[in-house]
Amino acid sequence: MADEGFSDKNLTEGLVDPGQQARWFNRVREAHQAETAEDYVELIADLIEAQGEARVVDLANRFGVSHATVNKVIVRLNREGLVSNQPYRSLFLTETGKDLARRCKERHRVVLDFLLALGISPATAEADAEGVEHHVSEETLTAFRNFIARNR
Amino acid sequence: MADEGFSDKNLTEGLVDPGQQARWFNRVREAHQAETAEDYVELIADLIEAQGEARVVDLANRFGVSHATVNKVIVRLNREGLVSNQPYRSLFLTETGKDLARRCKERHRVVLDFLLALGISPATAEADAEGVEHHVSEETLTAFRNFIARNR
DNA sequence: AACAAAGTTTAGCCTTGGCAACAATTTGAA
DNA sequence: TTCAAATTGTTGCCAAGGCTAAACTTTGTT
Ligand SMILES: [Mn+2]
Ligand SMILES: [Mn+2]
Ligand SMILES: [Mn+2]
Ligand SMILES: [Mn+2]
Repeated sequence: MADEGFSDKNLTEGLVDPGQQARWFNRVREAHQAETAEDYVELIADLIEAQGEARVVDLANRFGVSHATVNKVIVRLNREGLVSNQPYRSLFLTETGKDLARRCKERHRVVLDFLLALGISPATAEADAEGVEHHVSEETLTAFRNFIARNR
Repeated sequence: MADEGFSDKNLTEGLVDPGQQARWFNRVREAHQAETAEDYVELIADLIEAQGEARVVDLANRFGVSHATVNKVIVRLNREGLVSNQPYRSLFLTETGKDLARRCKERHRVVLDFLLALGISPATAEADAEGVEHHVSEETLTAFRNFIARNR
């Protein structure tokens, strides 16, 4: 694979290398696949911390979807080793799930604080952060952290 | 062991209002539904501008998916009035499609330039922008534009 | 003109995450 | 204890976007 990125041909045509572009879109698709799991473990962790337990009905309310949808996702997360639960009982995170939740909450906080530091209103910052969080690289998160520190 | 308290605020301390949170997640879901259409019209416009035409095989290469997948999406975008095409011929945008493409390209450019102005490396900025662009509000875009202007 | 290559479309199949409707279990109040 | 309400689980449906394989059309070369 030679010289991915910016060949003469691509520059004259004003288009980036197709393989490079494909990798970018691939990364977005991977982020979307991880997104549901990330939001679920994050919210489950928040509910357990704030209320002592996370129930299906709470998740349904806070995600704005039906309890059937929540149940189906929980089955998948259980299968993937992020959630552990018994029938008709409240939800728990596995160690893997707790670890993912911790990292997601930290990332969420950085994105939110960055938008706030930029001067975005709290309501908009919270809304934007919920989507943006899944698409920021470590390099960008570091730049966000530096910006927050500089504007503290 | 559910809510045994009298005040509804006591036990939900540290958590945002459920209806508000549901609206945030709903907005993210709406963005995801619009995302494919946005990326397709943007890339179709780019290809037409750079190469004179947009073909299924080009889109497949640049998105990194099979040509069958592209075809199925094109059928949908045609049905929704964004793309106009004849069988076995190259793809065109309707006026609605061109308009959406123009707005998406502008938004993409703002997000990319903002990340670059923040000091993110070009490769990372391009990759992150492809996902982030679909989740930034007008308010945040305005703040991005201001930041770009201040750091020019 | 004939034929091979390239490009497009169609047909099945899959997974995710939506929904409503109904079934089963747990919980709380009589 | 009993029973209704709340909660959880199951079933069947749907659309979006992935895929492979096969059929079809256009294009280019001989
Ligand atoms: Mn999120
Ligand atoms: Mn989040
Ligand atoms: Mn994009
Ligand atoms: Mn884009």
